[in-house]
Amino acid sequence: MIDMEDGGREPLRIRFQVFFDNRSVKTAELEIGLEESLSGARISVGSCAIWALETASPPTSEHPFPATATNSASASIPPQFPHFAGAYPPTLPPGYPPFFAYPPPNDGQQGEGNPAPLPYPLLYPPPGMVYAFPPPTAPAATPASSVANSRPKRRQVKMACTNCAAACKRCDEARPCERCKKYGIADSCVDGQRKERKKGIKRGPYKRKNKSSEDNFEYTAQSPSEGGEWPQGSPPPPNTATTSGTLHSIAQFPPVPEGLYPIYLPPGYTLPEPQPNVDGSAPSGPTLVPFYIGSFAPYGLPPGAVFQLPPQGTHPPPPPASQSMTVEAGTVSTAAKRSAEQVSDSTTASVPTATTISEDAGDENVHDHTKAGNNNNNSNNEAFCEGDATIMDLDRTSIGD
DNA sequence: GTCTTCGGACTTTCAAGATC
DNA sequence: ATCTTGAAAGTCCGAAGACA
Repeated sequence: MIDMEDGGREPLRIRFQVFFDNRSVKTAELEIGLEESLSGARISVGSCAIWALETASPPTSEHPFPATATNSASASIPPQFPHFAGAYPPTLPPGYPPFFAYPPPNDGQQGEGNPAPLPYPLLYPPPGMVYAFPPPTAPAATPASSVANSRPKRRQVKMACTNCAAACKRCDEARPCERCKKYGIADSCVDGQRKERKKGIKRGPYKRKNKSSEDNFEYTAQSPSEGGEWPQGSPPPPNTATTSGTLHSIAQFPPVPEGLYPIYLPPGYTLPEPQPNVDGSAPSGPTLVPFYIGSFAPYGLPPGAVFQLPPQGTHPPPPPASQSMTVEAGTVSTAAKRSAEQVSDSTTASVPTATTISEDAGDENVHDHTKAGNNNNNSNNEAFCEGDATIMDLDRTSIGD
């Protein structure tokens, strides 16, 4: 829910992926443009049952949601979750915590000195159930590999300085780097020389992925456990097991392309037929559940939005930064502004194709770099990590402060 | 308790192979 | 020519040991 106390008029933009029928995922973008300043107005979005998952998974296997009183509503739930034709607010499905909306990422940097922005818990679930977190995992086993997969992606500098590389410590792009400056060895803070890759190594035939499924994000009907294979860069539908009462762990989902927010339909939910555009033309792009102006801002909150903050430490990390994706009022990206200008009917949700989305999202995460066993050159590390007795671990000390 | 070392998990790079 | 794959090359987390 957005209370437009300050007369907000910046468009809200939500980009997401939709999984349905346990096999397909579509990308879409919703934009809510405001023709006029809406002082005192209240905007909400809803009426479609969707769960949005954050791109990066939470850092631990623990459930990231704070236990709140509102979660008690999850006790009684209909097995189906249709279009909220009934009373509002709806009750939550079993095990599904209250709703949170993320503030947009600031610069995508997390960690030291740059704490993750807090998500906004909504006072009650919106009609649309836009879910900014993964559903809770079943208390049953969470494999260690799943925990590892759920951690936010580590960011590395392209080239560490020779001092940091020798000490196996975090470096930064600046020269001299922060660590060298702290320890008074800025003079020797220089880039190392990257070894040239060996050439002429034969590699044998590659295993090609199913290309058609990559293009349209279609899933195979089989789950991985059944011998099927999820396409790279796209998480499998989370609710494939919910009919049996077991919630999928987010940790088992492959990464979503950066800048996209997967939205999962709840168990038993079925999508309606494609809705015609406002101008009456045939719908284009992915099939989507329609949004209605209701009471919810899933992502991007204009000035005046009023929400409670969750307790510190109870929220998962923010989504990674993306160049042109979701915006909030007051910090509208150039892309969003450009898009807003192109929308004549500013209240119309625009739904670009998956291709459009993926261009923005980039393909960084499409590659699967999480495989194990690609690190067979640790002798190399041994040579580098000889330690530097004069340099202490900046990560854990405050010497020099 | 502080500091150093370093194993190995993880990310990035880029040549080889595949496809258009 | 361009895209995709996957292993080499590299970063740096965090546990364990050394030391005061």
